[in-house]
Amino acid sequence: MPETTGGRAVNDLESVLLAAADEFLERGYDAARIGHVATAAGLSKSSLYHHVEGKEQLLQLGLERALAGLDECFAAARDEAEPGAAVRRLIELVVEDMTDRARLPFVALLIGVRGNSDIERSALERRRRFDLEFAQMLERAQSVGAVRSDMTPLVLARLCFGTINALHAWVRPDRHGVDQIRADAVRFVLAGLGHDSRPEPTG
Amino acid sequence: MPETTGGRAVNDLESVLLAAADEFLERGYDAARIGHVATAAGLSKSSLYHHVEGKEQLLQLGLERALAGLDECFAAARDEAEPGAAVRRLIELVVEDMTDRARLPFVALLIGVRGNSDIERSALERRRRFDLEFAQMLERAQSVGAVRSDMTPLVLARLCFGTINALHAWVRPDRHGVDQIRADAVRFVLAGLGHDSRPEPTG
DNA sequence: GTCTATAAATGGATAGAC
DNA sequence: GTCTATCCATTTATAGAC
Repeated sequence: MPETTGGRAVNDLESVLLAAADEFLERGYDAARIGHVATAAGLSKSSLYHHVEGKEQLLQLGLERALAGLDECFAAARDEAEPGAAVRRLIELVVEDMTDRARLPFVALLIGVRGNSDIERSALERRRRFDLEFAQMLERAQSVGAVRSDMTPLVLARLCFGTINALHAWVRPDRHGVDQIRADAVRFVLAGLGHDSRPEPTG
Repeated sequence: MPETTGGRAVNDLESVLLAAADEFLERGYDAARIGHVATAAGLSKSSLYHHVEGKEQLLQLGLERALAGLDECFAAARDEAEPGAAVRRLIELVVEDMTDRARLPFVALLIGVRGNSDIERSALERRRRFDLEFAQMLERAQSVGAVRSDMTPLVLARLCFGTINALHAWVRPDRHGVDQIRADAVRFVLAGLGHDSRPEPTG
């Protein structure tokens, strides 16, 4: 196993992981073919196995990267003092995460997880905890009147994340106009379809 | 082929299709196992092939059913005279479709399609046309001031459908409280996170 | 580390008896 | 129409030469 032989191996693993994430994004994990990943990484199928243990490891590494990105979003949002500002910042950061060329394939992989293996189930469990923490943030925001109080925080959290999670299916980060779409998505989460000119949530 | 032998065969196909839709919902089409479908339908794997041509036919039939349901939603929404009312009615109907015990597995199947085969690509094409028609409805609603005009109708359409499409991943129609979740989802699409008490779109 | 060749396993689909 | 047994294509993963 070449993980420790000087740093080159790490980059090889990295490039294979990037190729895998793109393949997973395009076809879905189950329909993805390890041979396609190898070709995309400029390797034969068997050479690929010198850098990676197998398909499942690529899934696991990809999911970990997605979850680490979400961790960072939450960490930054926790720094906000006002509950409404924390909610708004989290939404902005997760939208950014979901529409960033480098991070989208990993987050999309996480979104598509259904619990078909232990790896997937443990990723789902971590996702569930994000939902709960976001719900707590929303509850605090509700208590100061920053967001609507006519539904439970958990339902609100799932609806918000649902809107954001759906972005990966149609947003193409390399196309022009992504910044506009990001801003639109944030405003949609905050105010929906209805006529604008309503004040955004604040502390 | 037993399709015409008296009506029984049709019901056999139907029960296999229902079992398949549930299996597709739980594991995703690619990870779904035809053997599981057979067992769930109370058949051996080979008996199943007396009622169905193969896995792909189950995909095709499932996608057609989902698309037919969406067709009905649009047909009903087109009957509304006022643009804002048409938008609102479409949202209500699609949310209902997405959270109905009998229809959710089929709609979820459609949502998960990535274009990995001709069947999937043609379903995606039909979905794309729904997006466009909804965008046209939204454009009319914008022109009478019923919905926000600070983003393009197509982006707005995709954000709306995205929010609704994401419901399938966590709403369980047989659990109590689904009616409340439906109402919440509609209100969220209309007004987002922001504080409520804003008039809903009309005329 | 890379390759060709091949093993091993999975899973969709079929044969043919009852 | 249903079953057991089997086929066979596909695909993950490994062996072993260079």
